[in-house]
Amino acid sequence: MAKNEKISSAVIRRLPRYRRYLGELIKKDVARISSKEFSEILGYTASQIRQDLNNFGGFGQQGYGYNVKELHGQISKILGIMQEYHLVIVGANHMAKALANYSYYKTAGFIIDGLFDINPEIIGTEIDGKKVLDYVELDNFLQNNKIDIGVICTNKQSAQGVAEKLEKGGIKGIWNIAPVDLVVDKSIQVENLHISDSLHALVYYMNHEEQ
Amino acid sequence: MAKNEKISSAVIRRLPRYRRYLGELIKKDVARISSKEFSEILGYTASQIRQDLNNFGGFGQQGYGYNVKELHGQISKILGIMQEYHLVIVGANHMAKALANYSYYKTAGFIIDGLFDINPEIIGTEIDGKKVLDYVELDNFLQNNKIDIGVICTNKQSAQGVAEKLEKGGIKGIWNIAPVDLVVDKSIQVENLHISDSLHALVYYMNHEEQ
DNA sequence: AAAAATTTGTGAATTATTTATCCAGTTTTT
DNA sequence: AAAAACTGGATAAATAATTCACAAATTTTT
Repeated sequence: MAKNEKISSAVIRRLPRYRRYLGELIKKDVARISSKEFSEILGYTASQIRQDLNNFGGFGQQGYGYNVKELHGQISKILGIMQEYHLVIVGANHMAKALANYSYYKTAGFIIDGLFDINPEIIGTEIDGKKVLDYVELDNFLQNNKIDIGVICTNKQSAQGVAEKLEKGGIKGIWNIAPVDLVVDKSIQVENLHISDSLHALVYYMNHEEQ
Repeated sequence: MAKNEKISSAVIRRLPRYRRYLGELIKKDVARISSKEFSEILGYTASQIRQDLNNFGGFGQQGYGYNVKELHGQISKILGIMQEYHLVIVGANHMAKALANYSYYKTAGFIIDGLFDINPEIIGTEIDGKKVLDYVELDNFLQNNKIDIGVICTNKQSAQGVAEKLEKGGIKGIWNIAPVDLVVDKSIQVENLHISDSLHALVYYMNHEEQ
């Protein structure tokens, strides 16, 4: 990373989108792209794209634009998705199945090492070829395996307890799908995927479509 | 709504969170709350909460604070979740199952009227007690039923085509779970739930935890 | 009943984000 | 090989979002 200032969250949330489009361009064998062309695809201003990227260094070249493959790689590096991450999923419900089976992860370095549930009828069943383990074994599992990310797919009542267990187990990040906000040490990153919040925002905009 | 200016998206995205916490307070029989107390729970500033709410009207009272139940109702009204919404889900995979079975919706006025898939092995199976229909019947279904929201759970290759079909069918909003950005008429609201973008943001923050 | 303590709503100040401008390299055209 | 066209990076300007500060209204305490 070129500069040491804190990058705003708005910028960070655009990076995955940039990367996604660059991936599509690679598939289409597009070798280079200018901020202007890219802005037309993405619907941002060219200036914003240049500003965003310049937070991390000058990846482009005057008169040429950006090399698509290189920029894709640079953004991957910035985000930190050039390496593997080991995950556990707690709560082996439909959402867990959706996440575990999501083909994307299999190609992208996210490895689900363990699935846990508390329900005896679910423990022992298989999800994506992996046996669901008893939640009581989670502590042990975290001690014996190097896990980076814990995914919380439980109901809201159980989520905070699971978060605390994951925290004790030495996890670095929590991906929280449960519809609550978790309280954990600030050294642990929590990313919420609040499904109903998203639906509520949709409904708001449907009712106020003049924008 | 008190004022007629466009409300910023940052405000709108905080409303569901406010509402969620107010719901919890109602359960705990808390009758009133000040912006200061609320700010301590939520981690926003009291001023921001007051500013946000004041975009829609003065729901509080000096010296008292906000009536929890009333504010919950007001936010529900602002978001537009006092009424029922009819949904179809396209792509009857695990994610569709996760969404369809998510107990929250059953209590909150979101009614799934139809599930569609293109795969003959999936057509006819049941999800949450509803038969999955053949995707070729979608046009007809949309003509004969008043559907508000289309949920796209397909892979990214199919998503745009589905969006166009939903658009023709007269849908008002699209909840897009596929990892692409859709192009539809601007009268149709699209809310993206980009799962991998969320995971990528998590990974970024795990690698830059000094924030 | 008066005084003290709360607490909102709002305008102003501050901070953050986005957009515009322009200079200096590159590439493309002639 | 020179001229023209293009384009990123950096800085400045404009816009937007957040926080501050305080009068006015209400509740609580004395």
